[in-house]
Amino acid sequence: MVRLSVPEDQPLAVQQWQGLIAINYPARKHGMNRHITIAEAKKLCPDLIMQHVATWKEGDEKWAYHEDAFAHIATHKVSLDPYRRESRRILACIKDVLPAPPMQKVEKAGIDEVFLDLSAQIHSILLERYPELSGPAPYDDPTESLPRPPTTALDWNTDALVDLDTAETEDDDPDWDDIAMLIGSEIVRSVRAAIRERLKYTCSAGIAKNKMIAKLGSAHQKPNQQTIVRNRAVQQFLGGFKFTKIRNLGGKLGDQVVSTFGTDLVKKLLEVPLEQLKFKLGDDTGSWVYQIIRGEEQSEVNSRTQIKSMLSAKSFRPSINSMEQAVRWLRIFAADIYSRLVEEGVNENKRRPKTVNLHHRQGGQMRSRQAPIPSGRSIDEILIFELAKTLLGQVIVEGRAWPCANLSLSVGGFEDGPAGNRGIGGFLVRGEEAKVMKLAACDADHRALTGGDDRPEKRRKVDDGGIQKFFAKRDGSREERDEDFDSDQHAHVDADQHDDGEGGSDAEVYGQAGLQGKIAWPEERSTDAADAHEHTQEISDPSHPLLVETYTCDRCSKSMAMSNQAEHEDWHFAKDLQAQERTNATSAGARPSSAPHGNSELSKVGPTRGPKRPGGAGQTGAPVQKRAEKGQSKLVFGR
DNA sequence: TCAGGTGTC
DNA sequence: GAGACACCTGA
Repeated sequence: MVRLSVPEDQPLAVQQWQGLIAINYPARKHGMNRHITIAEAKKLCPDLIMQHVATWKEGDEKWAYHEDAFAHIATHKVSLDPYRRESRRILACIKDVLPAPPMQKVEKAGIDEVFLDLSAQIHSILLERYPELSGPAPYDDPTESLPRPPTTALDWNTDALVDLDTAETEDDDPDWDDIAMLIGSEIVRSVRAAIRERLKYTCSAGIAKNKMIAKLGSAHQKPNQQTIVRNRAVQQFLGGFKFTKIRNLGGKLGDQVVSTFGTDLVKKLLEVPLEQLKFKLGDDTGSWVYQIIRGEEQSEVNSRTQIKSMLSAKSFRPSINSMEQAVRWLRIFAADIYSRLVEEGVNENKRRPKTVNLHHRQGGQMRSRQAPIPSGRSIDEILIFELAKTLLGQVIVEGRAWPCANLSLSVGGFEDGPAGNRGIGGFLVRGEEAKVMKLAACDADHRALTGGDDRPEKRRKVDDGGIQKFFAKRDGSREERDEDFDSDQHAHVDADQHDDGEGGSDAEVYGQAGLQGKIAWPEERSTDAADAHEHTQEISDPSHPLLVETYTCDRCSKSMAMSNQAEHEDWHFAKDLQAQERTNATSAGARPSSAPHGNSELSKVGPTRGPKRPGGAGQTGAPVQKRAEKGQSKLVFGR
């Protein structure tokens, strides 16, 4: 809708071959969902615009919106690039609105979804607004209760507020958890407003104490709305769901639970004792299910916005039957992946994949082969293509290769380029690296201009059968003492473009508004030195410099734990990129493909992983990762 | 690391 | 269903 500038009330759907992959809200009003054919859709709504997704045509240098793409399923391949690009712009916008890392925690949860951990930001706003929380504690006793919140009525603005649990009433005065959620919702509203104003997209959000509830909340009221699930409302909210709607219970595990206990309702499953769950599902999975349906979940918002693998795939209808046909598709895959690698910055040595993977399906049989990408030489489309051909050869010699119903090529194991090796190193090294990067960029540009690789060992073959060298355009506790302040502020933002039945086209922000840990008087920190140390990596408060090796950003002079350096620099990178996009938009001048952006590597120096769960039955690994891993952002009130 | 699989969007 | 992703496990 944004791309085509269609009116907001115009029914529109995105078509992919004979199916519809996204349906906007005006179209949903006509009773459409994703599972209907395009003929049925047109019948339901003659006014419907059905826009086919962009496709790559064999031999073309770039994907495009082809008039009659749906008629060319045999020769075209879908390109989701436009959506990836918009996804990046939206992510950059969100990062722009939020304070700099390490305060900022954003997890890309899908092409149109993010989780935000707003704990740190909410914490600092709380201290600003309620200086009485800064302590010291009465009588110097950190176990003393916090003061009651001064406010008696909170203004929830236009947010959808989930009803409170039965034991609670709206007449009860708000507690600190409520206030944390309120602040979270203010932040989320500003994020959504920025996305709307700058990029024209609506989205919906959920604000709650953890990712699971925030995500459920984000889908609760759509489009273009946000839902707050206060801690006091969690039981009430969750009780009304089928547990198969809960993340990780939508698949086989969920089915297993349904058939084991004969219900798909949270309410019913709540009656099953822990021991029963553990007995029937295994200790780990059983405990996980027990916790999750009670609204308990501690998975972290993983500060991750970069992709880890890249895949180009095609299902063949009808199947293909020869090496020659398959190779033609490998060319397209290689071109697709290479162009995306260029956008990822391979030519600037920013990030680089380590492996190539080929998947092949024949009948019900899936097979795959992978190979390392030779290090130390630059990656180009030919290299990817040649590796892919080798892998295909390996699959074929095993026999039973035809008829082939599906083929996919992917690259993965992304590694940071030289600029990513940011350990103890200072800025001097970076200066050198900057030079190297610049040289690499020049080299890439030179190659682009001269139309080929000028190193003898990598000379382009004379005629490669249609692949053109190209460079893609760069485009809490209540007042009770010592109680857990169990309100990690998480937000989930989701594009208003979901199609799971009721959902419409609007993205989602899962706003986890959570302060996991305790709300307590500042002195508590010193009474728990060992614990504090354990969490030093998480502490964003610069008042803890002695506990951890610090890094001071040379661009904004902000100090932080060394472990947060990489992420912080990424944030600057995102800012730069955005600024550059703005200037690109205003001055229409063409630009070389490799404008320097300064440093930006994502070396994962995140919190140390918790202990791995011991072996266990090969259950869907899902709950494993969900299991509480210590190292949560423990926020201690104070200073 | 490799091959296979699950879950989700 | 199709095209992506992330993450897990056993060998």
